[in-house]
Order: sequence, then C-alpha cells, then structure tokens
Amino acid sequence: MTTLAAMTQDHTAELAEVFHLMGDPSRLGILMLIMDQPCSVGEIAARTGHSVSLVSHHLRLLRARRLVRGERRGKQVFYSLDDAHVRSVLHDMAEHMREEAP
Amino acid sequence: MTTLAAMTQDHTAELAEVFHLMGDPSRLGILMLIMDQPCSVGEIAARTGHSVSLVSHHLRLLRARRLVRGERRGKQVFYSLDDAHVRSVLHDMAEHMREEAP
DNA sequence: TTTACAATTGAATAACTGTTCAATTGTTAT
DNA sequence: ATAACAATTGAACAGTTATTCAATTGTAAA
Repeated sequence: MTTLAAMTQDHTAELAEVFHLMGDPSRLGILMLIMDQPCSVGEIAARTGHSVSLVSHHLRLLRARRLVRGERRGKQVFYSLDDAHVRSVLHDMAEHMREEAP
Repeated sequence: MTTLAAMTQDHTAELAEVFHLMGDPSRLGILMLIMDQPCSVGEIAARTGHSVSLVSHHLRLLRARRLVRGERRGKQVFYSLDDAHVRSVLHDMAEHMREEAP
C-alpha cells in the first residue's frame, strides 16, 4: 500500500474505529495517562476524575480493539498502551502541539 | 509542552474533537480522498458512493473545525485538506499500515 | 470462612449522531 | 428572465453511545 487512496474500505473502516475510540475525551485522557507507564484502574480513575466503573467500561472497549493491555498484580490490574500506531500518533500530536504552542 | 501528561484537559478535549471527526468512516474516506489533491463535492460523492447531501453535511463539520477548506470555482466547490496535523497523522497511519501489511 | 479491597459487569437512561428527503441558495448558460 | 447544474440547509428518524447506579466477581489479608 503506497498511498492512502489505495487503502481499501475495510482498512478505512478499521482505521475509523481506532480514531473513534480516541475521539472520546475520557478515553483519550486514559490513553494519554497510560502511554508512558502502566497504571492501575483505581489510579486512572483518581487521576482522571472519573468513576472506577466508567474507566472500566472504557478500558473494556480499548481492550477489545487491542489498544491497551491489562495485567493483574495482586488485587490491582495495571493497564498499558499496547498499540504502536496509536502511541506514535499520540506522540506526533504532542510534538505538533509543542511546536505550535511552546 | 514536553510530555502528553502535561497536556491540559482543554487540549485533550480539542484533540478528542479532531479524532472524533476522523472516527467516522464516511468522513475519514472524504479526508483521505482530498488529502492529496482538491476535489469537488460532486466528485467526492461519486468516488465515495455517498449522496451529495451527506457529503456536504460532513464537509460542514470538517470545515467548522478547520480540517478542510472549500474554494469555489464556478458552479463547483473544491475542498482540500487544511490541517497539517491531520495530514501528518494520516500519512503516518498509511506508513504504518504499509509496513505491517505490505 | 469472613472481611475488605479492586475491578468488572449489566441494565437503564439521556444525549448525541449519521443518514435521508425535500426544499433552498448560488452560479452559469441559454 | 428562465432553465439547468452544483451545493447547502433544515427537519426528522433510527441507531448509537457515554454515563450512572447497583450488583457481582476476583483477590488478598484477618
């Protein structure tokens, strides 16, 4: 695949699903929070100001698309970003925002 | 802004809005179609298989967030991608998909 | 076995959104 | 002026989705 125009509609739909997941403020906040180091569900909830239930619901969606991965350690479950594409996009976005708003 | 964690919630919300616009398959198809060269509304509709009305509705949303720009030439209006961040992200995504699915 | 902590799940609801259809505006040609 | 083409707009509908609350599961300590 050399150009975007060559992308099939299936690929477009897949890509749209990923963007859709990133397109919710709560989920995007979660993704950005765990992109550098793993974080437990409770801490994600505390840091983002959302209920544990809400965070868990969102994590389930992100897990389904393999954007994040959860690993149990004792009572807690630590989540981390598990998609190189998404990590790259988020890093690029941060870079761009750093460039234009220093 | 050096890290994503340093992004304010306002920035997160802004970013989420952009991802949300990219997260619809119809809109993503439109964005990818016009990212390399401008295209009239009628041709966008024809190439994507959507009604002119639907395309116009989506273009209005994309215009509101300045992701695209419309320029009138005679009867037609040509739209082009007008956001360097979005262009970069789409290019990166295409690159990544090219790498993993050659 | 209890007790307490952490996370997941399901149902229910309110708000949002993509799409269609019909009507309208803007532009060029006859 | 009027006809034809191109695009925008508004209302309306069906389907989706984010959030809350209550109940449940899994895990470790007492």
